[in-house]
Amino acid sequence: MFALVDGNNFYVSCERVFRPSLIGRPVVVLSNNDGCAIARSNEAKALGIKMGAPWFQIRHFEESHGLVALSANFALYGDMSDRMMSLAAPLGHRQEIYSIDESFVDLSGIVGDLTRRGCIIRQRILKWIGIPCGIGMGATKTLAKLANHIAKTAERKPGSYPAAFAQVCNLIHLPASALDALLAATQVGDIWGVGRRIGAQLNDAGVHTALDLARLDPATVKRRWSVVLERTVRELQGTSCISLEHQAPAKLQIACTRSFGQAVLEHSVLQQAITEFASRAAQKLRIQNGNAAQVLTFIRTSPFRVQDTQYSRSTVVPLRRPCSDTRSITQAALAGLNAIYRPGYRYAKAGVMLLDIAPASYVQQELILEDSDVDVANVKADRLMETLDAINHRFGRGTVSLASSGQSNDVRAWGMKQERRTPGYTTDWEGLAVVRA
DNA sequence: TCTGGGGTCCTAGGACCC
DNA sequence: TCTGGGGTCCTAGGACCC
Repeated sequence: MFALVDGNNFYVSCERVFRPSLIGRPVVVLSNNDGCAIARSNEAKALGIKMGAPWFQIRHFEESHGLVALSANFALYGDMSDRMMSLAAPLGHRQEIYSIDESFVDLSGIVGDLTRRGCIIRQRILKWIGIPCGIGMGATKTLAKLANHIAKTAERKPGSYPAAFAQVCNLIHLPASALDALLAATQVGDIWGVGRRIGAQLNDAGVHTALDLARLDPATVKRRWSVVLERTVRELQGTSCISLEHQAPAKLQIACTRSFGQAVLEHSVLQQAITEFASRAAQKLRIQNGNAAQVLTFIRTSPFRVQDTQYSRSTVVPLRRPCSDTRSITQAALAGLNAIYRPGYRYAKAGVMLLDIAPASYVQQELILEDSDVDVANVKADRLMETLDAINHRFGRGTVSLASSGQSNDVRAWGMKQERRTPGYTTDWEGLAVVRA
Protein backbone atom coordinates (compact mmCIF):
# COMPACT_ATOMS: atom_id res chain seq x y z
CA MET A 1 0.00 0.00 0.00
CA PHE A 2 1.35 3.36 -1.05
CA ALA A 3 0.51 7.01 -0.80
CA LEU A 4 1.61 9.66 -3.25
CA VAL A 5 1.90 13.20 -1.96
CA ASP A 6 2.19 15.78 -4.73
CA GLY A 7 2.31 19.57 -4.51
CA ASN A 8 -0.31 21.26 -6.69
CA ASN A 9 1.20 23.32 -9.51
CA PHE A 10 4.28 23.22 -7.33
CA TYR A 11 6.47 26.04 -8.66
CA VAL A 12 3.52 28.41 -8.87
CA SER A 13 2.45 27.46 -5.33
CA CYS A 14 5.98 28.20 -4.05
CA GLU A 15 5.86 31.67 -5.60
CA ARG A 16 2.40 32.32 -4.18
CA VAL A 17 3.59 31.62 -0.63
CA PHE A 18 5.71 34.76 -0.81
CA ARG A 19 3.44 36.80 -3.08
CA PRO A 20 -0.12 36.15 -1.96
CA SER A 21 -1.36 38.69 -4.50
CA LEU A 22 -0.78 35.98 -7.11
CA ILE A 23 -3.51 33.82 -5.59
CA GLY A 24 -6.54 33.61 -7.84
CA ARG A 25 -4.65 34.96 -10.84
CA PRO A 26 -3.35 33.06 -13.86
CA VAL A 27 0.36 32.46 -13.22
CA VAL A 28 3.02 30.53 -15.11
CA VAL A 29 6.62 29.75 -14.22
CA LEU A 30 8.96 29.81 -17.20
CA SER A 31 11.85 27.50 -18.00
CA ASN A 32 15.45 28.69 -18.27
CA ASN A 33 15.83 31.54 -20.75
CA ASP A 34 12.19 32.34 -20.03
CA GLY A 35 11.52 29.92 -22.86
CA CYS A 36 8.34 28.04 -22.10
CA ALA A 37 5.79 27.40 -19.35
CA ILE A 38 6.86 24.62 -16.98
CA ALA A 39 4.27 25.22 -14.26
CA ARG A 40 0.77 26.68 -14.48
CA SER A 41 -1.75 27.77 -11.92
CA ASN A 42 -5.27 26.38 -12.27
CA GLU A 43 -6.35 29.73 -13.71
CA ALA A 44 -3.60 29.49 -16.34
CA LYS A 45 -4.67 25.94 -17.17
CA ALA A 46 -8.23 27.19 -17.56
CA LEU A 47 -6.98 29.64 -20.20
CA GLY A 48 -5.88 26.62 -22.19
CA ILE A 49 -2.15 27.14 -21.63
CA LYS A 50 -0.43 23.81 -22.19
CA MET A 51 2.57 22.39 -20.37
CA GLY A 52 5.66 23.46 -22.29
CA ALA A 53 3.90 26.20 -24.25
CA PRO A 54 6.46 28.70 -25.62
CA TRP A 55 6.23 32.03 -23.87
CA PHE A 56 6.01 34.07 -27.05
CA GLN A 57 2.88 32.15 -27.99
CA ILE A 58 1.05 32.82 -24.73
CA ARG A 59 2.30 36.22 -23.71
CA HIS A 60 -0.76 37.94 -25.17
CA PHE A 61 -2.62 36.67 -22.09
CA GLU A 62 -0.60 39.19 -20.08
CA GLU A 63 -2.67 41.97 -21.63
CA SER A 64 -5.97 40.19 -22.06
CA HIS A 65 -6.22 38.14 -18.85
CA GLY A 66 -3.60 39.49 -16.45
CA LEU A 67 -1.35 36.46 -16.84
CA VAL A 68 1.75 36.72 -14.63
CA ALA A 69 4.93 35.00 -15.80
CA LEU A 70 7.93 34.38 -13.54
CA SER A 71 11.42 33.10 -14.28
CA ALA A 72 12.15 29.77 -12.62
CA ASN A 73 13.77 30.12 -9.18
CA PHE A 74 15.01 26.58 -8.66
CA ALA A 75 16.94 27.35 -5.47
CA LEU A 76 13.68 28.45 -3.86
CA TYR A 77 11.71 25.44 -5.15
CA GLY A 78 14.38 23.03 -3.94
CA ASP A 79 14.27 24.48 -0.46
CA MET A 80 10.47 24.46 -0.32
CA SER A 81 10.58 20.88 -1.57
CA ASP A 82 12.80 19.80 1.34
CA ARG A 83 10.32 21.29 3.77
CA MET A 84 7.34 19.64 2.10
CA MET A 85 9.05 16.24 2.00
CA SER A 86 9.86 16.31 5.69
CA LEU A 87 6.21 17.08 6.49
CA ALA A 88 4.91 14.32 4.20
CA ALA A 89 7.23 11.64 5.57
CA PRO A 90 5.30 10.89 8.80
CA LEU A 91 2.39 9.59 6.70
CA GLY A 92 4.10 6.17 6.81
CA HIS A 93 7.29 4.44 7.81
CA ARG A 94 9.35 4.93 4.68
CA GLN A 95 9.43 7.61 2.01
CA GLU A 96 10.75 7.75 -1.52
CA ILE A 97 11.38 11.21 -2.90
CA TYR A 98 10.32 10.73 -6.47
CA SER A 99 10.71 14.24 -7.86
CA ILE A 100 10.95 17.80 -6.63
CA ASP A 101 7.24 17.87 -5.79
CA GLU A 102 6.27 14.22 -5.31
CA SER A 103 7.00 11.55 -2.77
CA PHE A 104 5.73 8.02 -2.34
CA VAL A 105 5.15 6.82 1.21
CA ASP A 106 4.93 3.16 2.20
CA LEU A 107 1.71 2.72 4.16
CA SER A 108 2.24 -0.89 5.21
CA GLY A 109 1.96 -1.38 8.95
CA ILE A 110 0.02 1.82 9.46
CA VAL A 111 -3.15 1.19 11.43
CA GLY A 112 -6.24 3.34 11.70
CA ASP A 113 -8.10 5.54 9.26
CA LEU A 114 -5.69 6.24 6.41
CA THR A 115 -7.90 8.82 4.77
CA ARG A 116 -8.10 10.82 7.96
CA ARG A 117 -4.36 10.51 8.41
CA GLY A 118 -3.89 11.85 4.87
CA CYS A 119 -6.16 14.81 5.56
CA ILE A 120 -4.19 15.73 8.68
CA ILE A 121 -0.88 15.63 6.79
CA ARG A 122 -2.36 17.65 3.94
CA GLN A 123 -3.65 20.29 6.33
CA ARG A 124 -0.33 20.47 8.12
CA ILE A 125 1.63 21.02 4.89
CA LEU A 126 -0.83 23.72 3.85
CA LYS A 127 -0.72 25.47 7.20
CA TRP A 128 2.97 25.20 7.97
CA ILE A 129 4.52 25.99 4.59
CA GLY A 130 1.58 27.13 2.50
CA ILE A 131 1.74 24.52 -0.25
CA PRO A 132 -1.53 22.84 -1.28
CA CYS A 133 -1.10 19.11 -1.96
CA GLY A 134 -3.04 16.22 -3.38
CA ILE A 135 -2.71 12.87 -1.64
CA GLY A 136 -3.57 9.58 -3.33
CA MET A 137 -3.51 6.12 -1.80
CA GLY A 138 -3.63 2.77 -3.51
CA ALA A 139 -2.56 -0.85 -3.35
CA THR A 140 0.24 -0.20 -5.86
CA LYS A 141 2.29 2.79 -6.90
CA THR A 142 0.37 3.08 -10.17
CA LEU A 143 -2.95 3.07 -8.27
CA ALA A 144 -1.59 5.64 -5.79
CA LYS A 145 -0.63 7.80 -8.77
CA LEU A 146 -4.12 7.39 -10.17
CA ALA A 147 -5.64 8.26 -6.78
CA ASN A 148 -3.50 11.38 -6.69
CA HIS A 149 -4.69 12.32 -10.17
CA ILE A 150 -8.28 11.88 -9.01
CA ALA A 151 -7.66 13.91 -5.84
CA LYS A 152 -6.36 16.86 -7.84
CA THR A 153 -8.75 16.62 -10.77
CA ALA A 154 -11.84 16.29 -8.57
CA GLU A 155 -10.82 19.54 -6.91
CA ARG A 156 -9.94 21.43 -10.06
CA LYS A 157 -12.76 20.22 -12.31
CA PRO A 158 -15.92 19.62 -10.31
CA GLY A 159 -17.98 16.84 -11.85
CA SER A 160 -15.01 14.96 -13.29
CA TYR A 161 -14.93 12.61 -10.31
CA PRO A 162 -17.08 12.36 -7.15
CA ALA A 163 -16.38 15.38 -4.95
CA ALA A 164 -15.67 13.12 -1.97
CA PHE A 165 -12.35 12.17 -3.58
CA ALA A 166 -11.09 15.74 -3.87
CA GLN A 167 -7.75 16.59 -2.17
CA VAL A 168 -7.30 13.19 -0.50
CA CYS A 169 -8.32 10.09 -2.44
CA ASN A 170 -7.98 6.64 -0.87
CA LEU A 171 -8.53 3.71 -3.23
CA ILE A 172 -7.42 1.09 -0.70
CA HIS A 173 -10.31 -1.19 0.35
CA LEU A 174 -12.64 0.51 -2.12
CA PRO A 175 -15.30 -1.96 -3.40
CA ALA A 176 -14.35 -3.36 -6.82
CA SER A 177 -17.35 -1.80 -8.52
CA ALA A 178 -16.48 1.66 -7.21
CA LEU A 179 -12.86 1.31 -8.33
CA ASP A 180 -14.04 0.16 -11.77
CA ALA A 181 -16.22 3.24 -12.07
CA LEU A 182 -13.24 5.50 -11.35
CA LEU A 183 -11.06 3.60 -13.82
CA ALA A 184 -13.79 3.92 -16.44
CA ALA A 185 -13.87 7.69 -15.89
CA THR A 186 -10.10 7.98 -16.50
CA GLN A 187 -8.51 8.31 -19.93
CA VAL A 188 -5.86 5.69 -20.57
CA GLY A 189 -3.34 8.45 -21.35
CA ASP A 190 -3.69 9.75 -17.78
CA ILE A 191 -2.23 6.55 -16.36
CA TRP A 192 1.36 6.70 -15.09
CA GLY A 193 3.59 5.03 -17.66
CA VAL A 194 1.30 5.62 -20.64
CA GLY A 195 2.71 8.48 -22.68
CA ARG A 196 1.64 10.05 -25.96
CA ARG A 197 2.86 7.32 -28.27
CA ILE A 198 1.64 4.30 -26.35
CA GLY A 199 -1.59 6.15 -25.55
CA ALA A 200 -2.30 6.63 -29.25
CA GLN A 201 -1.49 3.00 -30.00
CA LEU A 202 -3.82 1.86 -27.25
CA ASN A 203 -6.60 4.08 -28.56
CA ASP A 204 -6.12 2.58 -32.02
CA ALA A 205 -6.49 -0.84 -30.44
CA GLY A 206 -9.80 0.22 -28.86
CA VAL A 207 -8.38 0.75 -25.39
CA HIS A 208 -9.67 4.14 -24.29
CA THR A 209 -10.11 4.13 -20.52
CA ALA A 210 -7.99 2.96 -17.61
CA LEU A 211 -10.58 0.23 -17.09
CA ASP A 212 -10.07 -1.02 -20.66
CA LEU A 213 -6.34 -1.20 -19.96
CA ALA A 214 -6.77 -2.91 -16.60
CA ARG A 215 -8.87 -5.63 -18.25
CA LEU A 216 -6.28 -6.58 -20.85
CA ASP A 217 -4.38 -9.82 -20.48
CA PRO A 218 -0.84 -9.03 -19.20
CA ALA A 219 0.80 -11.69 -21.37
CA THR A 220 -0.84 -10.24 -24.49
CA VAL A 221 0.24 -6.75 -23.49
CA LYS A 222 3.81 -7.93 -23.06
CA ARG A 223 3.80 -9.57 -26.48
CA ARG A 224 2.17 -6.68 -28.29
CA TRP A 225 3.78 -3.78 -26.43
CA SER A 226 6.44 -4.32 -23.79
CA VAL A 227 7.22 -5.58 -20.32
CA VAL A 228 6.94 -2.00 -19.15
CA LEU A 229 3.29 -1.71 -20.12
CA GLU A 230 2.65 -5.22 -18.84
CA ARG A 231 3.81 -4.04 -15.44
CA THR A 232 1.44 -1.10 -15.60
CA VAL A 233 -1.48 -3.45 -16.36
CA ARG A 234 -0.61 -5.71 -13.44
CA GLU A 235 -0.28 -2.71 -11.13
CA LEU A 236 -3.72 -1.47 -12.20
CA GLN A 237 -5.03 -4.93 -11.38
CA GLY A 238 -3.65 -4.57 -7.86
CA THR A 239 -0.43 -6.58 -8.10
CA SER A 240 2.48 -4.49 -6.90
CA CYS A 241 5.38 -4.64 -9.37
CA ILE A 242 7.21 -1.41 -8.58
CA SER A 243 8.66 -1.23 -5.12
CA LEU A 244 9.49 1.75 -2.95
CA GLU A 245 13.04 3.02 -3.32
CA HIS A 246 13.84 4.35 0.08
CA GLN A 247 17.43 5.21 -0.83
CA ALA A 248 17.98 7.04 -4.05
CA PRO A 249 20.28 4.88 -6.19
CA ALA A 250 23.51 6.48 -7.36
CA LYS A 251 23.14 8.10 -10.76
CA LEU A 252 24.44 6.23 -13.80
CA GLN A 253 24.97 9.42 -15.72
CA ILE A 254 25.19 13.07 -14.78
CA ALA A 255 24.44 15.88 -17.20
CA CYS A 256 24.77 19.62 -17.35
CA THR A 257 23.25 21.13 -20.47
CA ARG A 258 21.90 24.58 -21.31
CA SER A 259 20.27 26.52 -24.06
CA PHE A 260 21.99 29.84 -24.59
CA GLY A 261 20.34 33.21 -24.06
CA GLN A 262 21.32 34.07 -27.63
CA ALA A 263 22.89 32.24 -30.54
CA VAL A 264 26.61 31.53 -30.13
CA LEU A 265 28.97 31.38 -33.10
CA GLU A 266 32.49 31.58 -31.69
CA HIS A 267 34.53 28.65 -30.55
CA SER A 268 35.90 30.65 -27.62
CA VAL A 269 32.43 31.23 -26.18
CA LEU A 270 31.51 27.57 -26.53
CA GLN A 271 34.75 26.78 -24.77
CA GLN A 272 33.70 28.89 -21.79
CA ALA A 273 30.27 27.29 -21.67
CA ILE A 274 31.64 23.75 -21.94
CA THR A 275 34.16 24.49 -19.19
CA GLU A 276 31.36 25.67 -16.94
CA PHE A 277 29.13 22.65 -17.73
CA ALA A 278 31.98 20.20 -17.18
CA SER A 279 32.87 21.83 -13.85
CA ARG A 280 29.28 21.69 -12.65
CA ALA A 281 28.86 18.08 -13.73
CA ALA A 282 32.12 17.10 -12.03
CA GLN A 283 30.96 18.72 -8.83
CA LYS A 284 27.67 16.80 -8.91
CA LEU A 285 29.71 13.66 -9.46
CA ARG A 286 31.82 14.34 -6.38
CA ILE A 287 28.69 14.85 -4.28
CA GLN A 288 27.66 11.27 -4.98
CA ASN A 289 31.25 10.05 -4.49
CA GLY A 290 31.51 8.71 -7.99
CA ASN A 291 34.07 8.47 -10.73
CA ALA A 292 33.24 8.77 -14.42
CA ALA A 293 35.11 6.94 -17.14
CA GLN A 294 33.76 8.82 -20.17
CA VAL A 295 32.76 12.38 -21.00
CA LEU A 296 30.21 13.24 -23.67
CA THR A 297 30.15 16.71 -25.22
CA PHE A 298 27.44 17.94 -27.56
CA ILE A 299 26.63 21.15 -29.40
CA ARG A 300 23.67 21.90 -31.60
CA THR A 301 21.81 24.60 -33.47
CA SER A 302 18.15 25.39 -32.78
CA PRO A 303 15.76 22.94 -34.48
CA PHE A 304 13.08 25.63 -34.20
CA ARG A 305 14.96 27.98 -36.49
CA VAL A 306 14.13 26.27 -39.75
CA GLN A 307 15.81 29.06 -41.71
CA ASP A 308 19.19 28.13 -40.17
CA THR A 309 21.45 25.38 -41.44
CA GLN A 310 21.19 22.68 -38.80
CA TYR A 311 24.12 21.04 -37.09
CA SER A 312 24.07 18.65 -34.15
CA ARG A 313 26.91 16.47 -33.03
CA SER A 314 28.15 14.74 -29.94
CA THR A 315 31.26 12.85 -29.09
CA VAL A 316 32.46 10.67 -26.25
CA VAL A 317 35.98 11.04 -24.90
CA PRO A 318 37.25 8.31 -22.54
CA LEU A 319 39.24 9.45 -19.53
CA ARG A 320 42.73 8.11 -18.96
CA ARG A 321 41.41 6.62 -15.73
CA PRO A 322 38.01 7.11 -14.03
CA CYS A 323 37.95 10.23 -11.87
CA SER A 324 35.90 13.17 -10.65
CA ASP A 325 38.62 15.77 -11.13
CA THR A 326 37.27 18.97 -12.66
CA ARG A 327 40.50 19.51 -14.58
CA SER A 328 40.63 16.10 -16.28
CA ILE A 329 36.92 16.12 -17.02
CA THR A 330 37.03 19.63 -18.46
CA GLN A 331 40.07 18.74 -20.53
CA ALA A 332 38.23 15.76 -22.00
CA ALA A 333 35.10 17.83 -22.63
CA LEU A 334 37.10 20.55 -24.41
CA ALA A 335 38.90 17.92 -26.51
CA GLY A 336 35.45 16.67 -27.47
CA LEU A 337 34.35 20.20 -28.37
CA ASN A 338 37.37 20.68 -30.61
CA ALA A 339 36.55 17.47 -32.41
CA ILE A 340 32.97 18.46 -33.23
CA TYR A 341 33.08 22.26 -33.53
CA ARG A 342 32.47 23.63 -37.01
CA PRO A 343 32.46 27.38 -37.64
CA GLY A 344 29.55 29.07 -39.35
CA TYR A 345 26.65 27.70 -37.35
CA ARG A 346 24.37 29.50 -34.91
CA TYR A 347 24.72 27.28 -31.84
CA ALA A 348 21.73 27.31 -29.50
CA LYS A 349 22.57 24.65 -26.94
CA ALA A 350 25.45 22.63 -25.60
CA GLY A 351 26.10 20.21 -22.80
CA VAL A 352 28.39 17.81 -21.02
CA MET A 353 27.38 14.38 -19.77
CA LEU A 354 29.43 12.13 -17.53
CA LEU A 355 29.03 8.45 -18.39
CA ASP A 356 30.15 5.11 -17.09
CA ILE A 357 29.90 6.24 -13.48
CA ALA A 358 31.02 3.97 -10.67
CA PRO A 359 31.58 4.53 -6.94
CA ALA A 360 34.95 6.13 -6.28
CA SER A 361 35.73 3.18 -4.00
CA TYR A 362 35.86 0.84 -7.01
CA VAL A 363 39.38 1.14 -8.27
CA GLN A 364 40.50 -0.74 -11.32
CA GLN A 365 44.01 -1.99 -10.68
CA GLU A 366 46.36 -1.28 -13.50
CA LEU A 367 49.77 -2.15 -14.71
CA ILE A 368 51.80 1.02 -14.14
CA LEU A 369 53.96 1.70 -17.13
CA GLU A 370 54.60 5.34 -16.38
CA ASP A 371 57.37 6.62 -14.23
CA SER A 372 55.08 8.41 -11.84
CA ASP A 373 53.30 7.76 -8.60
CA VAL A 374 49.63 7.55 -9.48
CA ASP A 375 48.45 7.14 -5.90
CA VAL A 376 50.17 10.28 -4.69
CA ALA A 377 48.78 12.23 -7.66
CA ASN A 378 45.26 10.95 -6.89
CA VAL A 379 45.43 11.99 -3.25
CA LYS A 380 46.59 15.46 -4.25
CA ALA A 381 43.79 15.77 -6.81
CA ASP A 382 41.18 14.68 -4.25
CA ARG A 383 42.36 17.25 -1.74
CA LEU A 384 42.39 19.99 -4.36
CA MET A 385 38.81 19.18 -5.38
CA GLU A 386 37.68 19.03 -1.73
CA THR A 387 39.12 22.47 -1.18
CA LEU A 388 37.57 23.81 -4.37
CA ASP A 389 34.13 22.52 -3.35
CA ALA A 390 34.50 23.85 0.19
CA ILE A 391 35.37 27.34 -1.01
CA ASN A 392 32.55 27.44 -3.52
CA HIS A 393 30.10 26.13 -0.95
CA ARG A 394 31.12 28.77 1.56
CA PHE A 395 31.45 31.78 -0.74
CA GLY A 396 29.09 30.90 -3.54
CA ARG A 397 29.20 29.01 -6.80
CA GLY A 398 31.92 30.15 -9.16
CA THR A 399 34.13 31.80 -6.52
CA VAL A 400 36.96 29.57 -7.72
CA SER A 401 36.77 28.18 -11.23
CA LEU A 402 38.96 27.19 -14.14
CA ALA A 403 40.32 30.11 -16.13
CA SER A 404 38.82 28.76 -19.34
CA SER A 405 35.30 29.35 -17.98
CA GLY A 406 35.74 33.05 -18.73
CA GLN A 407 33.95 35.87 -16.98
CA SER A 408 31.16 35.99 -14.47
CA ASN A 409 27.58 35.27 -15.36
CA ASP A 410 26.31 38.78 -16.03
CA VAL A 411 28.76 39.39 -18.85
CA ARG A 412 28.72 35.92 -20.36
CA ALA A 413 27.91 35.85 -24.01
CA TRP A 414 26.07 32.56 -23.53
CA GLY A 415 24.30 33.36 -20.25
CA MET A 416 20.67 32.65 -19.55
CA LYS A 417 17.87 35.10 -19.93
CA GLN A 418 15.95 35.44 -16.66
CA GLU A 419 14.04 38.66 -16.69
CA ARG A 420 11.27 37.75 -14.27
CA ARG A 421 13.17 36.17 -11.44
CA THR A 422 11.74 36.42 -7.91
CA PRO A 423 14.02 36.78 -4.85
CA GLY A 424 15.49 33.74 -3.09
CA TYR A 425 13.09 34.22 -0.20
CA THR A 426 14.41 31.27 1.78
CA THR A 427 17.83 30.74 0.25
CA ASP A 428 19.47 34.17 0.18
CA TRP A 429 19.81 36.74 2.98
CA GLU A 430 19.28 39.51 0.46
CA GLY A 431 16.02 37.86 -0.60
CA LEU A 432 14.31 37.78 2.78
CA ALA A 433 10.80 39.17 2.67
CA VAL A 434 10.29 42.42 4.52
CA VAL A 435 7.21 42.83 6.68
CA ARG A 436 5.85 46.35 6.88
CA ALA A 437 3.73 47.32 9.84
C1' DT B 1 12.80 37.74 -32.26
C1' DC B 2 11.09 34.28 -28.93
C1' DT B 3 10.61 26.77 -27.83
C1' DG B 4 14.00 23.63 -20.66
C1' DG B 5 16.79 20.31 -18.18
C1' DG B 6 17.77 15.93 -16.24
C1' DG B 7 17.05 11.42 -15.84
C1' DT B 8 15.76 5.86 -16.47
C1' DC B 9 14.65 1.61 -18.79
C1' DC B 10 13.94 -1.47 -22.74
C1' DT B 11 14.75 -3.35 -27.36
C1' DA B 12 16.68 -4.35 -31.75
C1' DG B 13 20.47 -5.12 -34.27
C1' DG B 14 25.31 -5.46 -35.22
C1' DA B 15 29.86 -7.20 -33.95
C1' DC B 16 32.10 -10.70 -32.27
C1' DC B 17 33.14 -15.29 -30.10
C1' DC B 18 33.62 -20.51 -30.44
C1' DT C 1 21.84 -24.84 -56.57
C1' DC C 2 23.41 -25.61 -51.81
C1' DT C 3 26.67 -21.85 -46.56
C1' DG C 4 25.21 -23.72 -38.61
C1' DG C 5 24.00 -22.91 -33.99
C1' DG C 6 24.32 -20.68 -29.83
C1' DG C 7 25.77 -17.16 -27.19
C1' DT C 8 27.46 -12.33 -25.19
C1' DC C 9 28.29 -7.55 -25.33
C1' DC C 10 27.66 -2.96 -26.90
C1' DT C 11 25.24 0.90 -28.92
C1' DA C 12 21.66 3.70 -30.77
C1' DG C 13 17.26 4.96 -30.52
C1' DG C 14 12.71 5.06 -28.64
C1' DA C 15 9.68 5.51 -24.90
C1' DC C 16 8.63 7.19 -20.56
C1' DC C 17 8.90 10.30 -16.22
C1' DC C 18 8.95 15.06 -13.78
